[in-house]
Amino acid sequence: MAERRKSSNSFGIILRTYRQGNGLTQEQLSERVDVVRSFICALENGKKQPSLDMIFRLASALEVKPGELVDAAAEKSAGR
Amino acid sequence: MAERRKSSNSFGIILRTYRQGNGLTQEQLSERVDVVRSFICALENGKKQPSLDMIFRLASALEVKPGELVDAAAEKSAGR
DNA sequence: ATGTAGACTAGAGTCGACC
DNA sequence: TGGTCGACTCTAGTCTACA
Repeated sequence: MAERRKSSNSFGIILRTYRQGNGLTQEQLSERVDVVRSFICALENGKKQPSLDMIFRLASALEVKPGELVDAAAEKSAGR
Repeated sequence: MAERRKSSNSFGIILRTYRQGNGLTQEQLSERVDVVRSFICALENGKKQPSLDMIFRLASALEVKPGELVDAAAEKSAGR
């Protein structure tokens, strides 16, 4: 261990960007996605990583294709 | 509830398709992705769902963009 | 409106074995 | 080669509450 998961949070940044782009608060998003608000917060701040299911629900709530979220996160972490 | 896992496995089908498209066995893929083979098997058969991290690693091993895997799975489950 | 934290349950992912 | 099983660990995701 000691290997702290850096996991370079890129998804969280993307998530926040899209959420704000939709003019939603964390609470509003959490209702649409049907998760607790504190979890959205944890995702955005890179404390947790989403599962596939969560990605689908988030994308749906943000009205984008799930692949768009994923690729945006991938490209961001790629240093792009 | 009684609503046991439906999770309609679409990702697993996509994964298998892409893996075979690359002419890889489950074992070869598991080595590239650095997971145990039994887990690849579980993913393909819808026993488990992948995390975001896993999606990235699988996409990388299959030489496609992660969003491609995700969207392919999403469209399949959409019944489209 | 957001961040964090503790305590909890479900499921991701490991490892090895057997069919 | 691929599928499954059991027992294990770690973390996604819940809920509540406080700054």
